[in-house]
Amino acid sequence: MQDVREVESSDKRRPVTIRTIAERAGVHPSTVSRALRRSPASDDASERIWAIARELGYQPDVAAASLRTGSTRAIGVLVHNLTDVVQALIFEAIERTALEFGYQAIVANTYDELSEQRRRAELMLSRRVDGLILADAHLDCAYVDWVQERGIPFVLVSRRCGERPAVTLDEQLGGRLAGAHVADLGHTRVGVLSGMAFSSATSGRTEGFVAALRERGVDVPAEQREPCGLDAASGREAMDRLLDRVPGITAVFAVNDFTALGAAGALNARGLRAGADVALVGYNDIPIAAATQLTTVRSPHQSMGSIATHQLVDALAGRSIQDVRLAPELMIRESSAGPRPVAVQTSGR
Amino acid sequence: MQDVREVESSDKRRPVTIRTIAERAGVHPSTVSRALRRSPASDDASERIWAIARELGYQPDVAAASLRTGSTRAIGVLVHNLTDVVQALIFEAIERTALEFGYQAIVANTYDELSEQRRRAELMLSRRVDGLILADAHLDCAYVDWVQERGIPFVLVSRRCGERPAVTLDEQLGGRLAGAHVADLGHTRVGVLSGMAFSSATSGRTEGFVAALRERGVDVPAEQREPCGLDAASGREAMDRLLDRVPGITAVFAVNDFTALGAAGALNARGLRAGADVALVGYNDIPIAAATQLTTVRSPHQSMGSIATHQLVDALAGRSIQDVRLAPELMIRESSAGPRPVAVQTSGR
DNA sequence: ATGAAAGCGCTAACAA
DNA sequence: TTGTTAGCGCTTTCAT
Repeated sequence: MQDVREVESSDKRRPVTIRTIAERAGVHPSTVSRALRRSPASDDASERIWAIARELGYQPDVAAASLRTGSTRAIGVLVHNLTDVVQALIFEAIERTALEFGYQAIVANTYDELSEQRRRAELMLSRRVDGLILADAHLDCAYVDWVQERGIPFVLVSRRCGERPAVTLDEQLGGRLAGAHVADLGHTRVGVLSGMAFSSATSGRTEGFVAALRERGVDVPAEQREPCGLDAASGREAMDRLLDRVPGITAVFAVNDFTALGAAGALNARGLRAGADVALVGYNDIPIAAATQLTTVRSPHQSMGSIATHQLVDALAGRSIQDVRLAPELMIRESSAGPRPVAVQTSGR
Repeated sequence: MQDVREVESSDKRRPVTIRTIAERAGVHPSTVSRALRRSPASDDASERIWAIARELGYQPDVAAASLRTGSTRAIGVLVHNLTDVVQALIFEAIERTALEFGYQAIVANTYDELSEQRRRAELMLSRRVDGLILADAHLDCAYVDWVQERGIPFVLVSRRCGERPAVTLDEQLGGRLAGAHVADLGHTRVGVLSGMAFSSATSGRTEGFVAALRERGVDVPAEQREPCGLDAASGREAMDRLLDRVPGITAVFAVNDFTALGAAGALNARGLRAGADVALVGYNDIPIAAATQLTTVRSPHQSMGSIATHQLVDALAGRSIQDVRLAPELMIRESSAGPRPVAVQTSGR
């Protein structure tokens, strides 16, 4: 087995700096600096400098530069958890868009815990990121207020907080699409796996869903709503609790696809099938939703990440931030395509 | 709508540095520096300095410190894609473990493309990370060799490359577990969704699977193996190609759970059910595998990430790197619990 | 256009 | 223990 460090010692250890190049080129370091920040070949002098830089494998030290310029060209991204593919998709778009503008995105998981949110935000500040994108805001604004007091430019994405501008989905609309669909199928005994009260995203979906049903004459009382986390295990447990408490539910809206798949597992364990026995609707249209034939609400996560990044870049340039709500779209699949519930409604009302 | 930048100007704009504290405390900056890197209250003098630092909300500038010390206390992590929950889990463990050692993990997606791998590695070098963890190595060592030439300490995780030490699963064993299971069920016409030839992980799984079957008298010819990507859509397409080419397959091993779920979707579309009609085995035991009753090979991803980080910390301390292969475990669920294939074997051979 | 010189925030060698 | 001094790699005035 080879030691990865052996190469290190075989190299010339002196890292190549701007001064190395200057000596080789017989010019002053400041000349090199100037030449290197123009495009590769403006005149013949700088062309020589670029050639030497390439030859020596010069890597500019962005930390040193930022010490001088005051800008690290880095932005911090705080997400609740990258194992949630939705957050990963948002980060992916942020990373790509940031790179287009010459920024590097640095991400951290906060697990939706205030202590971690602060800790990781402070680490970002220590790294002197130019700005922050928060994808893990809570409706209770303690965390976001705290960040704002630090005076660093930031953008909210995916979840909102108070009246601040943010880049999110129109969650109310998404919930309404799901609610209207379930009502159209004729269901009257409907359950909701409602997510977490601190998240504007999941609570907005629940509100929209319940409102759409109410407008169509179907009530979803509190006992038919069950809070849950955002993963499959949590969805399964929540579904079990709901079915134990309220027998005879014929349709379920889970505010998250993972939760919905976990719920499908709970149904299976009781000999019920999503689609055939219980209509099941998820939210997000994650990649496996199509494979598992899950009806869900498609959401443009990548666009959200991209737009949020543009907004932050704008903010860094001194422009102000706009509020954006993107429209979701209902994807009807087999999980809600089963037969009508036993007691069919005679009309939509 | 509020402008996020307004707070910035209401603050005192002078960022608080070590010198601000020194002036306030009436001591020399270097005294502050020394006091601050000891624990909060060694003596009464440093206690005063700590108090002032807290009061002023002092955030050390790690970039400035690293310029002096030569260590950024940051490590770079290159993954192929964080939307793959396996990579996200590995990163999560890396991030957590790195933090325990006082390092910040900076991650980047490379999409398994050499150009991106180089580009992102170079960005990491520009940020002067102390070391690199590569979770996206290819068997063709072009990329890893290139990194090694840069002389930066690095560790391979999840995928290996040549004879270099790495922290991986025992993929051959994992494949064998799946192969033995399928053979025990009596299947003789078996398909493999075999992943990507450039990945030691997926190719190792395929090899182990095929070897285990061969030892039990079942041949899996090349035409019964279909390469695929690592997501559900790719799994579905690959399964379709395989079923079109080789009718009558009674069992399928997909080297990745997402691929397996995509394959299940393809089966459904043809009126076949995983478990009842075709035995299906995946790999990784991602969270939704349990919910969807997918038989799979459980792999300790978090341990891998944690161990890899320890190894890198070791390497940074000048110690050499060990090769580690972690053992996976077969999780039998309903997707492979269906009836025996039509033509039942009279014996295991 | 290029060179000289200063300085970003911090740490470390040395001196007192 | 504390102050002094120098310098990490880079950019940016200012002068030439």
